[in-house]
Amino acid sequence: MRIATWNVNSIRSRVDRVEGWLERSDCDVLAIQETKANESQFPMLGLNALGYEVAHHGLNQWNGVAILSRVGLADVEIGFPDMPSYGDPPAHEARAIGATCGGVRAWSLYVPNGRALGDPHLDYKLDWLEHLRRAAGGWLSTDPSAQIALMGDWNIAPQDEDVWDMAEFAESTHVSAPERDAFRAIVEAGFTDVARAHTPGPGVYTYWDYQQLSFPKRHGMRIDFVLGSPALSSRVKGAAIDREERKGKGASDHAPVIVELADV
DNA sequence: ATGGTCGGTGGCCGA
Repeated sequence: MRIATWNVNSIRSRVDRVEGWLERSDCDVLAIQETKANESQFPMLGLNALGYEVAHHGLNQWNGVAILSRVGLADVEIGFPDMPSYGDPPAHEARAIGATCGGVRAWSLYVPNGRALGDPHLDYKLDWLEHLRRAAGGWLSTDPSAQIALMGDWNIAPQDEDVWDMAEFAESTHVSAPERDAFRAIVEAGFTDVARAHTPGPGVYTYWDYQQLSFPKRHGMRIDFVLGSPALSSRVKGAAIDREERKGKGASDHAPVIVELADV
């Protein structure tokens, strides 16, 4: 079984790329983020024709998360318990969707960006992550053998080698101590970054800004992760970051992260 | 040559 996560940066502008990638990559479950579509705008039919069921949560042009699965898709859940909101009215809230696919509890997560040190959006990001930790820790306490994959764009670079130049990030989000602490707390709750051992750095990234020729200059960040529960992590046979998908016209600014699971 | 992008939207903002 093969599962993956990909921030597609608009499903409507990227649907040909996503369908082409699914046809090539033999992926059973794909968590996507930043669909930038509401429910009626989501291009469902082509994905269904490829054999994928889709669960999507999108409100407007901001954010939006979905799970595509060809191994069943049941018990869809929008958000996690006590997921905090931000803004009045909250305009950016389509950030988490969960479903059970082929025995795996798959989550597609779009962690708040945080915007800048000192910005209230960073407080919201940290609060959101704390609530995610509580929820995910609770799921493991309830069922320590649960196969859970927390997949998505975490908007955190947990290690110095996860950005091309730490000096460039001295006054930036994504690398700050509170953000890294929040990520580590979820790891300490029992979840493992399962792709890292199979895609060792430095210089291994999942995101490259569209600006300033970041991709050809290899100015990237590793911010997309699959965090596996113990039972899921023990099934991991391999992982890859599909850097090729970042190339060429019409690419998302993120690359897919793929994790290969042993049969049970 | 010291700048160079996308997306969705609506006449800029977010990443």
